[in-house]
Amino acid sequence: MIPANEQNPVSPADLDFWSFVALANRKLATEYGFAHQLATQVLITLNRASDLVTYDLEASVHRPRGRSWSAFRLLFVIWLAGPMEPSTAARLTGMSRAAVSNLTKTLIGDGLLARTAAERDGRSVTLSLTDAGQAEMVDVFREHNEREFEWADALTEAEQRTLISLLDKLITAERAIEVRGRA
Amino acid sequence: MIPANEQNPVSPADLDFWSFVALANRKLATEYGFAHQLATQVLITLNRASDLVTYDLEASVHRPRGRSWSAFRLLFVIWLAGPMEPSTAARLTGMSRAAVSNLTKTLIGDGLLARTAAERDGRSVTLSLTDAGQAEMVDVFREHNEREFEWADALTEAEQRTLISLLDKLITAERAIEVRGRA
DNA sequence: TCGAAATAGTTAACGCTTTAATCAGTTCTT
DNA sequence: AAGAACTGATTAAAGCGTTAACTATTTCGA
Repeated sequence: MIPANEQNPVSPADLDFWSFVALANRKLATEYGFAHQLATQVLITLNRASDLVTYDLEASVHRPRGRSWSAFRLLFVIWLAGPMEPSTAARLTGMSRAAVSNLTKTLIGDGLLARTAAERDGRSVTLSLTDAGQAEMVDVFREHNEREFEWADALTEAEQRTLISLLDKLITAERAIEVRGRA
Repeated sequence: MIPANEQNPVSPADLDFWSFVALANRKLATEYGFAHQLATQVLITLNRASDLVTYDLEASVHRPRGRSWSAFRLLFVIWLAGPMEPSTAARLTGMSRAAVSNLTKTLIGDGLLARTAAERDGRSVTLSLTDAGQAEMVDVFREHNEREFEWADALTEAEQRTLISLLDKLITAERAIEVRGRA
């Protein structure tokens, strides 16, 4: 078989994620002259890593219990931060307010959440966990946390802290551009 | 105003992402005795960072052109790796084959992709960029890459390389568990 | 204090993704 | 060479998320 090289590029069918990234890197630089390949590599890898982990956790822990990834995230913040208004939940989870509203409907139907009128503002409501919701979170998080550990354990504790601080720096930096977030 | 402390916890409405993570950390450890908080912190941060970046790029670069994030990813791999079968595109983008099939339909309708019968296998097809697709990618990637740079520029080049290698290590590690991926 | 503007939540319409089922073509086994 | 098992792509049905419009309430300013 003829070895792949510049003149005989490897067939796309033989590429995996990392060899594709390498190929993309080379072509973006040499054929098109784009300047910021390292940035591309950072964001592509970030995206891929997050997708892999999220899909795995959802598929192995939450779907089997009939729960979606988003439902888990919503219950998670209310579980730990306590009763709150939908807009706060949206901010802490990164969802839109509409998504919270829709999720809330099903979670109330499943008996995990309760919605009560807000104290000070007649427009608003307070979301809180029911006893069943509380119990479910304690139970499901045991499994969730074990699997999180399986993932994170690939890195040393020091590496994990480094990763967190680099991601922190990435998302909290002051920027010339205005970052677009959900309405 | 009474300062927040253990006895007078801050109201959820006042939490931002990082103070929530800190609070979650504390409660998971002290109230519930979960062992792997650092893992939780790594994965929560990874997820949040990826969501922020992806949403921003989609909202500022791709939606205004009438294109979705996924459509961009699909065109991107075909642009750089060349014509390929749908299953290869699914593997490289991390989408399901059904998602590729659906996206392909609209992108062909928009004149950016072409679908031709595969050479060797009568069941398969080959997806390739049209001239218009090629031109659009060169054009849109200019903008995309500039904005990627704005994000990544928060880190030094060394930090970016560290981040990539930590994420690489995270997703390519051998594990006891079997990681769940898309069908 | 009264009307306008702003804000909280929900609803509606639409698009995208997922899993499961289906169709078509290939490969393996005998 | 024929049938069974397999593989690739597509389609169907269902679920979920998004933006935009809408309703109700509150706040601000003349």
